[in-house]
Amino acid sequence: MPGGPGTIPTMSSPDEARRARHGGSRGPARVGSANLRDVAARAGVSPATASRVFGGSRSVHADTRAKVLAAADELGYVVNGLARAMTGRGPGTVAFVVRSMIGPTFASLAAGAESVATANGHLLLISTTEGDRQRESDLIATLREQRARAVLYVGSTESDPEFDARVSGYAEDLADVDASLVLCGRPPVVGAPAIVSVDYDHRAGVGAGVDELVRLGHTRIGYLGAGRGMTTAELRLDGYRTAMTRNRLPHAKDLVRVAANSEDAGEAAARELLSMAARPTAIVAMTDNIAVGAYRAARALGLRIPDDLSIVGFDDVPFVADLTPGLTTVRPPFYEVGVRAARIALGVEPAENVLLQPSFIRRDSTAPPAEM
Amino acid sequence: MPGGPGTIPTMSSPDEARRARHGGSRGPARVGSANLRDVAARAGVSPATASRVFGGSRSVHADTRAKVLAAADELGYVVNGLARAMTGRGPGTVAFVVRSMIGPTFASLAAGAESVATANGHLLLISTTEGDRQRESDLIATLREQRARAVLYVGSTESDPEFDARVSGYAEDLADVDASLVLCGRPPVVGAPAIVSVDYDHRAGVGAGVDELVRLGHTRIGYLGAGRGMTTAELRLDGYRTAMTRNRLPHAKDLVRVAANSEDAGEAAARELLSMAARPTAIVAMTDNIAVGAYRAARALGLRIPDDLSIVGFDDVPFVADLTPGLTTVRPPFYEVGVRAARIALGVEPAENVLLQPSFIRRDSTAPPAEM
DNA sequence: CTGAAAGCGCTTACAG
DNA sequence: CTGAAAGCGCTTACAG
Repeated sequence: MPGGPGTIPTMSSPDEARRARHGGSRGPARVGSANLRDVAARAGVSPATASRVFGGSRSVHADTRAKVLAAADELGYVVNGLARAMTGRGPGTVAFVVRSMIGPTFASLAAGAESVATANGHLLLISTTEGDRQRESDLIATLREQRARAVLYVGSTESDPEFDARVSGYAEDLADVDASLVLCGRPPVVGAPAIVSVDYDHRAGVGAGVDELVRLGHTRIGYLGAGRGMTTAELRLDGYRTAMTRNRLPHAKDLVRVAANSEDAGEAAARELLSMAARPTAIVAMTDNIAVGAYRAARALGLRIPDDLSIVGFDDVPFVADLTPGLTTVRPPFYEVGVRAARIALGVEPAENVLLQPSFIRRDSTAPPAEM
Repeated sequence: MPGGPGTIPTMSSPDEARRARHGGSRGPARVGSANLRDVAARAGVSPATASRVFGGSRSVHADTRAKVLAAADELGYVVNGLARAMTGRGPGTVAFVVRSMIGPTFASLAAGAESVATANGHLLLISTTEGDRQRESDLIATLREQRARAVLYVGSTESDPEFDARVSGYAEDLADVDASLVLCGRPPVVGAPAIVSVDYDHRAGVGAGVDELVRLGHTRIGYLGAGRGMTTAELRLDGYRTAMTRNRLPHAKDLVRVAANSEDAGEAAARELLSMAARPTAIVAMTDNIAVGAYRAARALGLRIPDDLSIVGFDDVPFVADLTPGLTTVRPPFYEVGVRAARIALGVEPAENVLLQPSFIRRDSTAPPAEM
């Protein structure tokens, strides 16, 4: 059997000649560069038949199949998924577009999305935008060209008409190439109800925190969080306001302090809030980051948690359970958001908006106010 | 201008007829389904010329270019990156293969890798193996077929000959299709020195912790961590042993307790360690997770940190700075590991093993022993 | 600067 | 079950 395994390849075989043409003079012919035609030739069958053994639906005679497989093995053949994809076969990709990978949201959400992508034979592409519009639109363009099957647009985003128009444009562009766009971790876009959103209930999460504090007897409850501009910030602040109103509690402007999502910003804002004449006895923070900032401020001001000050966070980031005291917070169903979003994007599940409920995690940073 | 923008498409145009052939009867012809030939036809040029305006290197007359661009715009043309990739152009992908996305390592490493992938015009693919061999090898096979340019094999892995053989096989298989494999966050594979590893110095990291404790006056220093089987566990344990020996300190077997990487396991192991007759005055933990378990055990046993017990962690996960007391720990350069690995995988940087140094983060969980 | 032709590697009706 | 042919959509020498 000329050219079989173990024999030294010679230039006399057509396969080798072909490979030499491609590979130039970099030593022995590369194994992986054989194509379907090479395999077919070596097995003595047509490319069509060879193709059928690697993925064709119709049946191939067992002997033929064996010959082809043997030839493929000898040649180190690896089917070219790129070529295959051109005819609509092969794994498609689902893309995960996110502002940044750092943060509590990302890993769980991505893990959820990946699990369904994999289960459906797709690969997961992850790209960050860093909030850069140009980069974002370049990315969408690339994803269109690569014929991604679905794109998950993840996380809090700007809450303004410009954004809505932009994302609507993405959805249309993507639809042109039969790709779907689903929002996850942010609410539906006003004016583009056709774009599905898989989100969790930010408002209800914050509301649960307020309700718990009210139940404990607090009446002066402050809020720390970012202001307008991003969906998450607005929804959570709105959750606070709505809950305060529902509980017939005052929420004067000075009870709400703006803090970006970081420990330092949280600490600074908490210091202000706690320096008020009639300081609040409890704080609801937009995020655990900010809540931890509030812990620092309380410590700096000699306030004990929860005796002098109750604090509620949001996100249930790892380790906040081990703070002293353990942080009472709200846990969003990140993994589940990723799962549902991917399922919808892939058409496994009907394309309807989903609003998942977070869980309220009661720990030791909340207690009745000292005055009681 | 027949068929121009704004006019209703009719079946009389060849483009439309063609599209109807494809799209069947689902309403108006889809915009994105035009191909290069359609664009060329509409612009009155050859496909070759049209191709040149979208990516060809050679110059095209401005007027011609404008005509082609206009036609493309009218037809909603989106170049097919899959077809383009077949001829070697278009963005390649770099794949990130990891056991799980959950954990401190993942996000930063991925972010680092993504930044260089993007900078080099590549897309980042992320897949988890969940430690499943079958899934892992299926994944490598898929990546070969998709002609990934590089794969980053991330994180701690089994430290046995079977693994080494397996990963060597992957490297060879990948090399067949001109893809590189680089290990990151784990040491080189014995017996396969050609596979590049980008890692950080686990041993030195743990050693720094031990040295600090010795400097503070501790002599009975315990260690909590997983045992044999995974590279990270072995390296960190070895770092402890080496440092103890270097400092001429005893490290009898009972000072080393096995704990899986979780808070619960850490707590259980710490309880054992602290129940010894001559209990250690300090603990070095393989990870922050385990260190936090030790915090719990200390609290449960009424031991004050750092007065009665010093603790050093590893990983510098978010929020351990805000524990009470703040955790002294070791910070690995995760982002940098991702960056360097991707650079090497993409050939931007020479293919040599890299061993980055972690930083020692001194906080408040370490102090001289009470006995002093 | 532009076009005709061949090619990239695979798949899929259409005939046998 | 198998093959010849046409096709997927793009690119690239090779000529002009």
